[in-house]
This record gives sequence, C-alpha cells and structure tokens, in this order.
Amino acid sequence: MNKLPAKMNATGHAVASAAKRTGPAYSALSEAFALTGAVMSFERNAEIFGEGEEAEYFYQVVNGAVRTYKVLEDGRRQIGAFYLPGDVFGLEAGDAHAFSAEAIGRSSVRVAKRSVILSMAARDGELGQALWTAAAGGMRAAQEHMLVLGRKNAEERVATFLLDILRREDNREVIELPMSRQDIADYLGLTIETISRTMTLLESEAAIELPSARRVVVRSPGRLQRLNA
Amino acid sequence: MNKLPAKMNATGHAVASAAKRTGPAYSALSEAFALTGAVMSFERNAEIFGEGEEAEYFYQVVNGAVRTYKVLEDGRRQIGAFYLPGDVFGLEAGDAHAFSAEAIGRSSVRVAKRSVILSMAARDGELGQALWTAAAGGMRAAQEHMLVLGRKNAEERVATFLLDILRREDNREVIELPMSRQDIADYLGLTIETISRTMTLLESEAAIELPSARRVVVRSPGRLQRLNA
DNA sequence: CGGGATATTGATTGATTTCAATGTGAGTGG
DNA sequence: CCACTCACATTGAAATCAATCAATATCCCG
Repeated sequence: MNKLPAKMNATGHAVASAAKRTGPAYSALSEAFALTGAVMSFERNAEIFGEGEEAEYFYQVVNGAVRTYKVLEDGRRQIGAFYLPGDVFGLEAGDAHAFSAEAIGRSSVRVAKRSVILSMAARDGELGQALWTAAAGGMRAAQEHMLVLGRKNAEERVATFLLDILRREDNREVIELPMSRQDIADYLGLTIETISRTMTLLESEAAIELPSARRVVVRSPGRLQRLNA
Repeated sequence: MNKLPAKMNATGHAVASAAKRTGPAYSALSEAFALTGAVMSFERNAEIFGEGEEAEYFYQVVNGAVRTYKVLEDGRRQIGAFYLPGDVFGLEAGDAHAFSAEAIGRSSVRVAKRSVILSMAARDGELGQALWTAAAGGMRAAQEHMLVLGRKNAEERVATFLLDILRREDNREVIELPMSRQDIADYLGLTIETISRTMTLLESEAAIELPSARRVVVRSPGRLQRLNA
C-alpha cells in the first residue's frame, strides 16, 4: 500500500465489501480498485478530500455513503452528489478537486492511486472504457441535477430524489436513507422544513409511507414517476 | 472532410476564426481542431446535436455562441452552459449526448470526429492532457452552476453570470451578450421578468449600465464580486 | 420604415423560507 | 431495563422573494 493522504486518518483494515456486483461498468473498474486499492474507514462527517486539494486518488464506496459539496463564504452549502456502495467518485476533477467529499455516516472507502489506475487503463482498453463511462455518468448526473435545481418545484425535486435512491438501492420497496434531512435539503436546494413538509405531502398522497425519518416505503413508484416530469 | 451528421445543415465554407489564442489548453486542442475539423455554419436556433444522439463529434465555437440544455416534458428548459468563441463542447458525454446543443445566433462551429481526436490523443500526450483538462473544466463549471442554482438568490445569480461572461470576454468593460433574456433566465433558473428587474436593480446600484438589452457596461466589478459570495 | 419579437415595468399571487414551538428517537448511563 | 438527553425531524404561522398576470416600451430584422 502506497503512502496515503495525511488527513485520511485511516484505520486501514479490510472490510467486507458490500459493493454492487452487477452493471456494465462493474468488472474492469471494480477489479482495478480491488487490485490496487486500500480500504480506509472514515468516521461520520469525516473529510475524505477538500476542494482545491490535488486529486491524487480515485475512490470507491465500500459501505456507508459519501457526499460531495461546495460551500459559499457564509456557509450556504450545495451537495452535488451522493455516493452509495459500489459507486466511484473523485475522478471527475482535473488536477485539483473541484469540491469536497465527506463520509455521511461511518463509511469504508476503497482508495486507489490515480496514476496507477491511469497507467493500467493505458494498457487495458476495457478499463479505459470503464473510466470514461464512469466520468460521463458523473457529468450526466450533474446535468440532470441542474434541471432539478433550476426548474423543478419542491414536490418534483423530492420525487426525483426518491426515485434515484430507489433505483440505486435495487428498486427494493423499502428505502434506507443514509443521509439526514439537512443533507437532502442541501442536495435539492431547499430547507429541511420544506423536505419534511413535502415528505408528509407525498405520504398523504399515498405515494410513500414513512415508518421513520430514515426509512421510506415506496408505495407508488408510478405516482413519483409522474411528478418526475 | 468526412461524412457529417445529416441534421447539421452545414454550409461548409471556412470562416475567419475568432477563437481565443491564449490559455494553457489552447494550442494542442485548438490545433487538433484546426487540423482535422470542418467549419460548419448554423442559423439562429439551429440544432447542433440532440439529447440521446450518438456522440460522434467534438465541437469548438469559431464565432457566434452555443447553448446546451435539457427540457422537461412540459417545456420547462434548463440551459447547462453557454459556449463562446474558442470554447470546446460536446466532449463531456459518454457514447450518447446527455443534452442538446443549439446555435444561439448565426454561428460557426468547428467539428472534429471524436475517433480521430482520440486516436491523435493516444499518440500525443499534450493533446490527451488538453482533452482531460477541457472535460474537467466542464465538470467544474457544472458543479459551480449547481451552487448557483441551488443556493444563490436572483441578484447573486445575475452577478455571477455577468462576472463569468466578463471574464470570458477578456475583462473588457463593455459586455456583449449573445443571448436573449429568456436564455439567461433558463440558464439561471429564473424568469425573464426577474432577469430584467435584477439588471435594473444592479444598474440602480451603480454596478452596471445598460445602454441596450444586449450591451452591459460593467462599472463596478467589485460590487458584482461582493454579490458573488 | 414598419411590425413582430423581445424587454421592461407594475400589481398581485403564491411557493418556499424563516421564525417558532413541539415531537421523536437513538444512544448512554444510572 | 428504563429514563434521560440531545440532536434531528415535524408542524404551524408569518414573512419574503420570485413567479405570474398584465400592460406598455423598445429594438432589431427584414
């Protein structure tokens, strides 16, 4: 294992992977991570990298969840994306990170040296392809999210968010939200109160049920889909 | 010149380049375009490529301006980015375009086959670097714009927009806006009325002057900068 | 020079924020 | 095992910023 960024504060011990084992981009990229990556643990709210730092590593969530974000001087925060087990992040930047990344809850992240992955990709076309696909997916998600932030109302935003998580958690009816209402609010460009009210509204419309704040039962994906515009 | 996408409706004649001749990424990428690219002309509002189409080409604005955007079923539109002379676009997507692109006014665009540029990049490290830098710049801009859309108020949004155009037009005090108020509104997630009122507000605050709708004189960049948060 | 699209300005409405109070639940220690 | 506690979430009332509806004004474009 190569030298690691100082602030990573890793425990360094291996953790059973909960990463997805399916999908077109899985094998090549996940295999590269498995080969060269070290698993690091992060406490809740621990910084994984900061905006402006040199981008020396690529990252893959093993378990837990990660948020990337930017903040204004006065503290207003915009979360750009959430990453769940199996998701790769940190490769959409140039030489320096364009945003910060934090563990949402206690999380394990596989870390691989950028230079190593890139030189592997130079010899392995499939891996190069997988890298390009993953980067393009990030760009696509960012474009989609701009549409949400610029043009959708609160109910549509929350519906879009829930459908996205639903899909990424394998369409299991019961969604486990790894993030707080504040995180969701900062992702959707709303306040926690509006998130709360909108969740309640969706429940009253029989689209979802809320056994607890972090657990959402999707009763009617179709109803959410219709709000997805 | 290779076969071109049918809908491009090109005139095909060369046009004097107004592309920027400076900046770190200039030479390699612009040279590659100059070598292999064909210049095509587009009428005002003509589609350059559509969302979902195969991404077979890379593009560079020669003169005029280009907008990329997504639309919801009911017609709400979000513009993701504007491209000015010298700017490269269309390379942030995977195999298919994640959004549509249109000429804003009558514009000339240099078009280069993706496969040709990529194979050149495989042999020319500087070009590969330039491509990566350009793609990363697109991602950075998208992240920045999410912060605008999610967390800034109308005055901050317009100030950020004007400063961005100012910088990209070489910090000349007099800005020429190539796009309509509707385009600006759809870029900033506001309405044309709010754009109008906010421009007037900035004028009353002595930050700008408005000789005409498309011409903005930046009297106090510092004042705009302070709103930039 | 005319005319239609584009932009500005005004009045009002409305969605979301802000301010405020209450509720809930996960984790801890007695 | 239960009660306590503190952070997190929900709900309510009022305020606010931007949207909407509406009426000119202006400017390109042909």
